[in-house]
Amino acid sequence: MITKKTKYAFKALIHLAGTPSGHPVLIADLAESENIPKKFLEFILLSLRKGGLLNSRVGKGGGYSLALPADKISVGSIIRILEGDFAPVQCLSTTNRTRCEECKDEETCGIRLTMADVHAVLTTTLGNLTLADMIERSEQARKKLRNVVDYCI
Amino acid sequence: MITKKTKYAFKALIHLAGTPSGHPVLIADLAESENIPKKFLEFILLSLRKGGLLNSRVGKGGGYSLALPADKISVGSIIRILEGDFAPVQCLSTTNRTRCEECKDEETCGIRLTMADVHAVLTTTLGNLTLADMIERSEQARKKLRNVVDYCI
DNA sequence: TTAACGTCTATAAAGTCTATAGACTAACCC
DNA sequence: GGGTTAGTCTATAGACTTTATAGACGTTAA
Repeated sequence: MITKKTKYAFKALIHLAGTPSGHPVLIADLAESENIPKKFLEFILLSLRKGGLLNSRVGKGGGYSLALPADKISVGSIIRILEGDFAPVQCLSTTNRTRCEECKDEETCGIRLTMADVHAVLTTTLGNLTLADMIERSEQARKKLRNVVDYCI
Repeated sequence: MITKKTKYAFKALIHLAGTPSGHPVLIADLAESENIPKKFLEFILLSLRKGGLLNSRVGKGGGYSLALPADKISVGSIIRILEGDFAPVQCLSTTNRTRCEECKDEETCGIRLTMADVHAVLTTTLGNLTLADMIERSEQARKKLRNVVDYCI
């Protein structure tokens, strides 16, 4: 289950993707329009910037904007920045890899060997989905709904 | 990331799968041989029993045993019993489905629409992997290691 | 009827997630 | 260069979840 922090990040990124580039968005504006606690959002945006997904400009006329086009920002990279990783078990993590404390033999651990499959599938799926997909799917759903409404009228 | 509770469950189930059927295993023995806090394990085994994966017998000569053959126990069902679900977002949960608090429009939510893919992939993967797979992979890894060792000698 | 064994409720300890406060630094504009 | 705008950073508090323990109770076999 992804955390609220990550969901806030998705919302913020989707919002930023929808604003013309070169027009940085203020934390305060983003917080208000997406209903995210401002101070919490500050921290989230900072993480995303450090992760290379956002650019920021300090001072008047400053704010945040995407560092990459939306179709180059994978859902996986967003999750990795905010949750650290999405490995099902610690010993499979690519970023924080450590032993699973109490796993006697990592090499023959059935849990690990099985979860490796899950991890691989997740990595592929989350790596292929992008911010642009998120936006596109949302728009298509909106369009579909509108058509249904039109049809009803 | 699966919790310790679920990992303990995997270990316990693997252990139970390795004992001849009709021979119930004591919580205390299981706790000791798998290095799991006994009282915590009690609760885990109880959950697994209520989830239909284990049989138990109370009283002298009692204990726990698998309620199904190992190849009929999916990894997904184990996780579902202990973690409630593996949906990436609340609104996609099959067991505890509720709105995502603050999601204005579920039907056009890009996060939900995208995560639905992830959920589907996870459901398939975790549904196809079984306790028997876990055991088999562990054994194969052990065999492989032994061969390498033999070869070295 | 007694010893073996699982069941259940309550609760404590530790860790993580969510949120907030406030001081600080950088950039812009006059 | 001084005021204003805006992001940066550190610390910390509250709520919730995970992990673990204690103890009383119910059930079964011999």
